[in-house]
Amino acid sequence: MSGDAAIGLLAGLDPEFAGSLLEQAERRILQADEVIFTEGSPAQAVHVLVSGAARLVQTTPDGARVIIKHVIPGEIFGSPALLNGSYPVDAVSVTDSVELQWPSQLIQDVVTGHPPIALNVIRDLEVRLREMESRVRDLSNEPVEQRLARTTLRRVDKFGGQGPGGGEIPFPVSRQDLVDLIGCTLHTASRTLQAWEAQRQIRRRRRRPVVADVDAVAKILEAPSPSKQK
Amino acid sequence: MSGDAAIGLLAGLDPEFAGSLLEQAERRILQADEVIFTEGSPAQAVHVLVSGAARLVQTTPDGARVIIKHVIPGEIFGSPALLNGSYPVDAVSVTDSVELQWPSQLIQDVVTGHPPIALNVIRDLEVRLREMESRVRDLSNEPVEQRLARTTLRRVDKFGGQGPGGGEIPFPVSRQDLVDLIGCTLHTASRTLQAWEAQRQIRRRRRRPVVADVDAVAKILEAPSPSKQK
DNA sequence: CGCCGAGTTGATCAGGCTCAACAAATGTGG
DNA sequence: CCACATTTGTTGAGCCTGATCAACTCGGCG
Repeated sequence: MSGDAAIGLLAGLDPEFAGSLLEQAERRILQADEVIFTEGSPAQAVHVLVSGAARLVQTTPDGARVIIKHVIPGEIFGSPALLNGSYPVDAVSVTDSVELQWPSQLIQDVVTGHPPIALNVIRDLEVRLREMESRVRDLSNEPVEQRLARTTLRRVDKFGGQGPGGGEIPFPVSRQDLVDLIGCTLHTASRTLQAWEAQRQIRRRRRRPVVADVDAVAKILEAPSPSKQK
Repeated sequence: MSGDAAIGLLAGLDPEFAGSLLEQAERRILQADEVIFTEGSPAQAVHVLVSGAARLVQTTPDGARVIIKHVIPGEIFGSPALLNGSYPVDAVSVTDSVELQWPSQLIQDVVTGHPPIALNVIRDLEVRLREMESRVRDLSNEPVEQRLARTTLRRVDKFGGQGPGGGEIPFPVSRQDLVDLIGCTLHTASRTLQAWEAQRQIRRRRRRPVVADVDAVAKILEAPSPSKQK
């Protein structure tokens, strides 16, 4: 176990100042599946995850869910608090977690007074934008099987560590979660994953997906519908 | 014809200071379909569109295109220049246009020295993030017909004015453009739009889509696949 | 006037959704 | 600790939306 992850929001700051900000933050301990904030409510604070994991989820009028993002330690969420906006998603802890909160007013003053922090926010938003652009690309062009492979691999190498038996996603990801990430039905996802498990390409350990054969799964991404090759 | 659109990047600034920034910008006149910058090249400047329209496009390895965003007067693009990143998209003018550029170094200094500008950037990125989240939602849940209706209506009321015969998108949008926005084939899009034209719900004027019967098109969004109703 | 890009239209096919059960895992109370 | 309930996941059959394959039309331009 390493120490807490570096906090992106405070990257590159004078350590002393960063320390004082940390002291001003409200610390909150969360069990698994606790609601941190809900879509539509006024954004009261900027949040940073210290440990554990969380997901940002939207629910459509007709009941379908979309996971916008998984949050891991060090990452910001709830940035609309900087603009007196509303939270655009539900935030829910995935495992037992710890988060920090800075109330809107405070963090607005801090950001206004310290440009490097503003740039850290901008950096985070740019990265998230790239990520969403990538998802739009994939949803537009790739079949379910490839989207599944991509999403799984992405999570392994962004969040996961290389264990003995392959790469493991360090928090629980249910079939339904995958469905909410790639936009398909539970049935299709289940069938596909089941096939991969049968071929020992993936496994599960305590609700956590484990990619046993990274290369095999990666190869799925290179076998597109034969036509599109232009 | 009204004057130039308000520039989001400079919103809320002391007019005098805004003026001096405008003077420091490089002005560039563009014909239709000129390349402003290309995906992958180092971001050398933050851009603002003054008049006309532009599109931000990505091309996937297998040749498919995705339109990430249409840019209209007043909007920023190329913000990765703030972080010494690379442009993540191609930017191309859609019509004859005028844009302003601030070189990376200059704009970085300005942003660092003037927090309100940083907040304007953050605001813009948040809005774009919401937009992309919305597209992921739609791609995940809606059939082509609804995505088509939604995209068209969105463009009419974000970019368009109410003309005599309905809402018109103020720049050319080809079938292929629509395809690149919603992720389907030219064939499917063509068929659907053709049907709407036959019913006089939409029209075209000089390559620009015109929604003749906004209500009729809006109604398409409310008729989901009967099941999903939860 | 023939070419070329953009768009239309028809016929066919299949990926993935719907409908329908069932099975396994997890939780709950007695 | 077991019986039962509930949630989560698996599997089969059939259908439909939208992709693919294939031609053809139209408008603009050299």
